[in-house]
Amino acid sequence: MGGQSTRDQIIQCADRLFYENGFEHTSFTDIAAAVQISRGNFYYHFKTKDEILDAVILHRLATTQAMLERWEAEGGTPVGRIGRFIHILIQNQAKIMKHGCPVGTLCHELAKLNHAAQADATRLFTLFRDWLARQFTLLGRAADADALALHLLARSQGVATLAQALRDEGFVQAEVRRMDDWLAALAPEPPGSAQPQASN
Amino acid sequence: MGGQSTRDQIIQCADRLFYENGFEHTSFTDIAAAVQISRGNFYYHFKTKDEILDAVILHRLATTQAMLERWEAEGGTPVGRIGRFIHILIQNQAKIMKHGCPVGTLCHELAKLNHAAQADATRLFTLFRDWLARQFTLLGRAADADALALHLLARSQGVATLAQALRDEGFVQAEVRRMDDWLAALAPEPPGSAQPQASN
DNA sequence: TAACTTATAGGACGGTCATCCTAATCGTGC
DNA sequence: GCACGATTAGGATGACCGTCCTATAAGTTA
Repeated sequence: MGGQSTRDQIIQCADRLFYENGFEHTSFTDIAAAVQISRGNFYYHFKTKDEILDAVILHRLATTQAMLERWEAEGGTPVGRIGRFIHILIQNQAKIMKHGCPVGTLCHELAKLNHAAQADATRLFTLFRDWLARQFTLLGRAADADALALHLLARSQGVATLAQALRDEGFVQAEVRRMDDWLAALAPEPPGSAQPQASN
Repeated sequence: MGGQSTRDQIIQCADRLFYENGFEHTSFTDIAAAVQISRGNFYYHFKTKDEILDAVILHRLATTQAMLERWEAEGGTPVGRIGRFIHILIQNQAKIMKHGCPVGTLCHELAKLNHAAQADATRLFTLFRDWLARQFTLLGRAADADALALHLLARSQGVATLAQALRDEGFVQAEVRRMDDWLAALAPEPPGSAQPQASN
């Protein structure tokens, strides 16, 4: 228990610090202070900083997948589930305005660093992409489900980026409303059979 | 001439390296190697690294403003000009897929670093925001011109983010087409000259 | 030529970083 | 009490970083 707890604490704190201050800008000392263990103790749990990053990404992949599976297990309609994705922007508004989207900012940074973990971080996007595409398929949009998923992902990313830069609460809410409208126009009849009619 | 040239070279190389590798990850040694001057010589031109960043942002602000003014001076319709903004994504596609949007990624990084130049970098967004809002006003959408400007900015940012993460050329083109359609639906009949949307 | 400003080179400095090593402590079975 | 693996603490190391200092070179003016 003790060992796993320390390791988990490291991952958890590193996760938070990487999100808040960036991967490169977070030092071993920072994480050690957050976990309240000695700096040298890291080598026992993780041999390199990159190993911590890998563990953090793996942890994010697991929790994200668990969340999406929970959303599907809880039933509801595809429209309701997609709406739930859109409203992440509202639910995490404060954090997003401070630190941006956890996925987008990490991918950005790893791309600049040309880091090996880049591909793993991108898999976080793939998780949402596939899940959203599945929901759009259930809406009867099998033909362009993946395109719609990517479109919605991009919209969310854009809102997060500008929300962080402008720190404008009203903007986030306006854009979420716009996405809700877009989704509603896409599926006129939420439950039951859906006839695709509207475009964009 | 000579002195200004070195200073300009530093700004130009720093601009490129900050874009390609990030501000924090770019060292004095890197810039010195790119400009092919000695490391210690920097102190004569810039007292701190932050001064270089300020100069780079100022330089970007100037060139961006010049570009937007040129676009207005060259005439055409508001729709054509907004379309030109949208098609930056195509024109700079290769660079964007490699390094993301220069504005968005810089704002992201400075936000993580909690850097003082954050506000200045955000002014790059404001430049586009105000310019786009002016075009939408000319379209007869004065009431929601600013909201439309922010919406389009966000869409572009989202496309840039996902383009960099996924490296999918087709995705960028599909999203640009979607934005073109959105713009066309927004302004069915430009007053006076009927300007057909030239697709390329 | 001589004095002076401008520009450049190259190295020294203190600090921080990731990494690594070694000794001490803890928990548990014998 | 004792042994032994698991875990932790704390410091050493070498590299890199931003910054700063000083000496030299180039260009200009009188």
